[in-house]
Amino acid sequence: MGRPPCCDKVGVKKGPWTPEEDIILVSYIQENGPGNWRAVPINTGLMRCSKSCRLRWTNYLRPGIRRGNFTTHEEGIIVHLQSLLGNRWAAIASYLPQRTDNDIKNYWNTHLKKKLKKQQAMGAIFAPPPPPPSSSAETAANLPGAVHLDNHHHRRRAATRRSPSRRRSPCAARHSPTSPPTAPRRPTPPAWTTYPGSSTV
DNA sequence: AACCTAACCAACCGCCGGCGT
DNA sequence: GACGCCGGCGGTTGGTTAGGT
Repeated sequence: MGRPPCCDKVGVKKGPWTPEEDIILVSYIQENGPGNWRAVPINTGLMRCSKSCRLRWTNYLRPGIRRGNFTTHEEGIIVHLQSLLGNRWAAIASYLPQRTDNDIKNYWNTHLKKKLKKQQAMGAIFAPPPPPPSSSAETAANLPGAVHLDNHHHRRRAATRRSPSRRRSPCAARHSPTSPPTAPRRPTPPAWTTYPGSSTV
């Protein structure tokens, strides 16, 4: 429908977030709470689009997030839920409150997919998958932190695939030349992610 | 020591549904 | 009822790092 982009692409900064930006974002959300993302870049002066702010918050800055080192238990849950729900990462993430959908998605794509492939290749000789529950949906609902899988979140995206030729436009080079090239890949989550009142992880 | 390749992961993009007007 | 905006989701990219040769 020719909808305009979520944000004016001109003057919007892209690429990795700097610690300074993180601080600004976190302190704003501490004061105002998450939500109304549109207002965030306006009120904070961050040269980021609202989506970018939300993503940064939910995937990285949000308190209570655990990163890396998925336990075998978590792996099991993810594998099981993926078989039940498919690639509904947000739904899967709702069963693992300490993990983000992005993290789970990445972990699935980089680790679990291969692992399962390998296991399948080995046949059923070793360790068959965890004993199947009586009812898949039931099990999912019984998992800790389960969120009801109402249709609300069952988005129909099957027919929405982009054309396979989609390519990032040249101007969309993510890492702006001004970004510090030596920025650590996985900077330690800043101390400010621990909030008064929020249990430390 | 230098180069090459594979793996990892943060972040971007486009689309959809819900909600307000 | 129609339209437009916003938030959220899933797929994908590409820079960085680690491991191998």
